Amino acid sequence: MDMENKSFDTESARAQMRKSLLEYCTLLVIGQGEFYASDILNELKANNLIVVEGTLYPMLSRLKGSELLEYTWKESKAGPPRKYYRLTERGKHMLDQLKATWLELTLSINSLIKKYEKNN
Amino acid sequence: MDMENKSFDTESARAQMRKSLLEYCTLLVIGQGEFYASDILNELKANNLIVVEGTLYPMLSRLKGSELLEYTWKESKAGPPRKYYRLTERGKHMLDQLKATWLELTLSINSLIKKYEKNN
DNA sequence: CCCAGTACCTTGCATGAAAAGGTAGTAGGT
DNA sequence: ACCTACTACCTTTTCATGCAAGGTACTGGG
Repeated sequence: MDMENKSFDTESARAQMRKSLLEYCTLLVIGQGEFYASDILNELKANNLIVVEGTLYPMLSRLKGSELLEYTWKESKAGPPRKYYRLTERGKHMLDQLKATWLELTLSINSLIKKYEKNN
Repeated sequence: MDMENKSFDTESARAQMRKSLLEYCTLLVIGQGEFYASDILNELKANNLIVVEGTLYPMLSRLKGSELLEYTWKESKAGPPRKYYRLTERGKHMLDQLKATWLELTLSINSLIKKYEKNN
């Protein structure tokens, strides 16, 4: 293609918009029960959130290090054992906080969108 | 305080959630007309989006470099001249794209929130 | 003629997303 | 017994970017 060849192209902008919400979404997914990395990856992708292994594993380690997640090793029927993650109490608390922030953020941005549309 | 002394504390998580939406919000603000840096800073702060000069100036340069913004120098009554920014056609197009992405993202996350609440 | 106020910008650091590469367990074929 | 394919976990390296701090320059008032 000939357009969108600048550094700030549509796709990278779309991707970037989703970036910092990844931690929140990961906690939301895990909050539904017990999941291992591939499950989480699939759930996020099913929700149009692009993630790759190289992003997810360090993130899970970070969240575990902050005591928001814990895991249990479980045998697999086909392949190596898996780490099944779930939320800690601390993680549930954080999720509540993040939800509140998300709602505020949604209000702010929707209000900006309305203002913008009035002027166009 | 005694709690929240881990690396992943509530405030930094809240701040981080807002981070990657800054470019979008900046475009939304400028889309309303012509603004210079302090205007933009105030508008964003009024909408609960924390920004500082050291973030905004490089971002404006980046957006201008990607031809999403353009500016005009205007005299000020009290102080040095100001750069008044406005959207280019390309910028308006990008804003439409970002709005679509934002709406999709909102749907995805709200659906995840509902799923989470069913399980808790 | 200095100083306070405003406006623009740069430098340096820390964080974190992503690509690529690495280790190891299991299963199935020969 | 060995090789290959598949799956799962993790690390290393690179790059982008948010932010604190510091720097330059124009204006007007005392």
